[in-house]
Amino acid sequence: MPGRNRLFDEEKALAQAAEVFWIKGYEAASTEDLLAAMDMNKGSLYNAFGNKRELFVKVFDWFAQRFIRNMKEVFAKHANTIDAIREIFLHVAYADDPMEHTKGCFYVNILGETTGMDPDLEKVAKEKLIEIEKLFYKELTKAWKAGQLTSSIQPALLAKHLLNLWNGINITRRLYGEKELGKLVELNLQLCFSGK
Amino acid sequence: MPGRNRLFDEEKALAQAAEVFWIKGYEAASTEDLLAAMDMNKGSLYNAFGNKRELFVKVFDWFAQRFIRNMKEVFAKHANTIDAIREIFLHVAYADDPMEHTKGCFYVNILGETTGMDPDLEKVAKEKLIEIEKLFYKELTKAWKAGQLTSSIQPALLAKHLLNLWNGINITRRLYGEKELGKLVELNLQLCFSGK
DNA sequence: ATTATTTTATACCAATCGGTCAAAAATAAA
DNA sequence: TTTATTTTTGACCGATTGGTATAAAATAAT
Repeated sequence: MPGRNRLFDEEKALAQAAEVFWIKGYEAASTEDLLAAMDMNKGSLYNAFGNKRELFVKVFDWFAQRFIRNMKEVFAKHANTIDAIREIFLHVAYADDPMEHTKGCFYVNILGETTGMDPDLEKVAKEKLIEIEKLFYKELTKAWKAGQLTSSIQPALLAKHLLNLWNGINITRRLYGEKELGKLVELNLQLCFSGK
Repeated sequence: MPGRNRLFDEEKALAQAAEVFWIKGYEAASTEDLLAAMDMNKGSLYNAFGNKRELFVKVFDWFAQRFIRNMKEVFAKHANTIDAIREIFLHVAYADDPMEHTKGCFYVNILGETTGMDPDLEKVAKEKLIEIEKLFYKELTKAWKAGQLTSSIQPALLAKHLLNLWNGINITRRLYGEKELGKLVELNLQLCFSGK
């Protein structure tokens, strides 16, 4: 019954495609760009993934799955929720690779590109960002109940504030150096978590 | 010597083009889109503005001139600097037209689109945003010297924080309703200006 | 009215876009 | 080994992209 085996590794292909979409955006990423990065031919790509849009959604979901898993691991690693939040934001300020400052947040980029132009992709990007807020909310509530939260701000509002900080810092990282970004993060942490 | 008079009004043409670039972005705004919005023919546009890129730069500079002038007027209007800052950010939260939430900040949009892809336009967008920071800094310093600033944060850092808030809220406005955006703004003002 | 100059209008251009198609190559069940 | 099925490959497609060319229309100085 079955035919020829696939020459490409789906996981690697998705990772390479994610890189292209992340840097160039959805529309600006041409099929040629994707083909080159994924090391595939046009026919193979369309046979395996349908079309550019379906590929993007698959790539975006794959990326989001890894992203949220990594974020959860940071929370799991720290006994103190505030320490986890600090690590998450300082990791934006002081990136592993300077290119990450150029790339920004994949979610934010796609939301910016598609809002008002492509309702379906806009909705997908929104959902991913709200997922971050929900994770913040869950962890903040946990810390609140444990009496661990040194903040007078309600968890629901604080979670939104942190997502807003996430959005902001992922734009601002294209303007300032790492030291200045670090100061902005520390300021926000101090303002949120030092008072009572 | 001179020939035919222009049928179009340059100011109006720039305003219409700005609207297209603002909503669609630089690359996604096609010449056909621009032509339709500006109510011109292709030959006229290229004769008057050179090419798409030159048009964009002219549009962007024209927009920035109006933008910074409006912002300065808000500061001039208020005796208290914090009141001016409140008006500026609440005007983002509660927009005159709901479409403004979709459009976001023209500067932020272009910075996001061009970073790492189009160094020249990236630089232009960066400069416009830094101009906002500089205006915040100037006004905060003025308020500081007047003993008017109820904040323990240094003006230089506070100005960066406000630009970061600007960047963030102009993304976040695509996620939340006006009431929630208003709460985020008030929280930030309280955190920045209520303590000592 | 002629003339030099400018703008307008539209047909046209090569390049690139996302996507299709058919043939060749590879595979495992029969 | 034959056969049914799948993947790979690259030529090809119409549509759209930013930009150009040319001629008509309009203008003010001569």
